[in-house]
Amino acid sequence: MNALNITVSHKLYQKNPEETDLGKRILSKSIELMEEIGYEQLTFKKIALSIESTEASVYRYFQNKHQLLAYLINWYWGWLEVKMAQEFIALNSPEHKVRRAIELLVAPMSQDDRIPHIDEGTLQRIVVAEYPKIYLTKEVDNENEEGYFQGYNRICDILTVAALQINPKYKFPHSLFSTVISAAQSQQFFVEHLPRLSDARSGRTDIIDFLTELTLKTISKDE
Amino acid sequence: MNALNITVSHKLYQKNPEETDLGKRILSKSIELMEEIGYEQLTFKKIALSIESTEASVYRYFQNKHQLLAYLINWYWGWLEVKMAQEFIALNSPEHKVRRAIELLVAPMSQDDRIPHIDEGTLQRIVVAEYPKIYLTKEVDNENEEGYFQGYNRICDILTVAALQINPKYKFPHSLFSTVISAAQSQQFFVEHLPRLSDARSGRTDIIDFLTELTLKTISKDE
DNA sequence: TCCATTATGATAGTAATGCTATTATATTTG
DNA sequence: CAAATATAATAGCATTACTATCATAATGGA
Repeated sequence: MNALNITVSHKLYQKNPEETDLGKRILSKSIELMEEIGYEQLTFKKIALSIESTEASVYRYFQNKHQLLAYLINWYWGWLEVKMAQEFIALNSPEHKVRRAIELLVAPMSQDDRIPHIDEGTLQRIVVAEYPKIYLTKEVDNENEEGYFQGYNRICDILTVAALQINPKYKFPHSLFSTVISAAQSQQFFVEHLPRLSDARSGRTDIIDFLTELTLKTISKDE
Repeated sequence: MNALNITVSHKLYQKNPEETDLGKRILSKSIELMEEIGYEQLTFKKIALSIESTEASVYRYFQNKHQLLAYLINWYWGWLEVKMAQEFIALNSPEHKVRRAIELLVAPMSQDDRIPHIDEGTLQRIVVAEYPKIYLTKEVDNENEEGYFQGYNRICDILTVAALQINPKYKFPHSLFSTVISAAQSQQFFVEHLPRLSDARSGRTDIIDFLTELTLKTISKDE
């Protein structure tokens, strides 16, 4: 039961929140608050109030709300990457890896007690509800150079490798997995809020079935 | 060369902008400005200044920036629906309809001179860059009831019908097309800004090929 | 132990944002 | 011509998104 540390690029914070008690409280409360009131309504003042600190202190950790969101989302992808790596050890065929990866993307995340200041389940709901907001901005090109989207890129690359093992001639693996990953998020959102955009109903197995079938059929070799 | 009117639900405006000169100028300049500076940076004050009107006047047409964005995006989907309807008349097989629909989703839109106050090409770029922002909010459930997302829903339904003609047993047509439509947008964005998330390169034919193949393979019958 | 650094708190201030309200003045229309 | 409607002009206000300054507490190394 060793310690575990998800490393997030230092461009994604002003001062590393994992290194101090206040930093961890900021993370913990931000996750809780953001899920509750949403990204738009969240302010550093509200975070500060709820942890009984001050706005200025929160600004010492993150330049702004946008950077905080980017940090949290990258933490999530980092976490998912660790989980995938762990699970892939036991899996031999690339098809099994792809199947399991899709399950991990969609299934609810369980709490890891080694990291008490991050509620992984709540964080996952934040990713579902807010993910595209980190790249749909006018600063996307600069932020891409700073590594704001590394987490997503890396997951996409890992799955691309598996896809090419299944079918080395498949032409669009990056496109496919960026599509599948974002569909994994958006289908969860649609089931709950815009059900006409989804055929999945309660539970997440429908989404998993949909995405797995789509992925495997798409990369399958033409006979 | 008859007149043409895209109807947008009256819940999406305070006062119909299509009915007055000022309203049309607001639409026209909003599109231009939003593409230039992005949704986040856009304010009603800036719109007002650039059309030499006042903030209060803009507020008479739209409750807020969010409603304006929802209006524009629904206008776009309405427009796309009209185009699809026109083109589908000449197409007989559902497969051709699906193929053509994907092309329409991705190909650059040309200007229609019957509607001089809307620049369809620019509007399409706004949809690519801003679309998820209209539903990724805490108000999504209320706004869904008000019809904020009708445009998307309808396109999705139209394609669902075609898919079920190809394979009546396919289980996830709504999920598939909400995925494909949003991938059509996000792949355009990725090619330009986050190229590691896409295999498509210059031009849009790669994206069209990727989506067409994905769609047709996914709905194909298992042999 | 003491000095220096670092982390936090307390407080203030400022420009911009996102509205709302009021009044005046055109313009249209019945 | 009166009444309604559309717009402009202006003001104001609470909140947001920061930035700055100073005081104080805690920590850690010489």
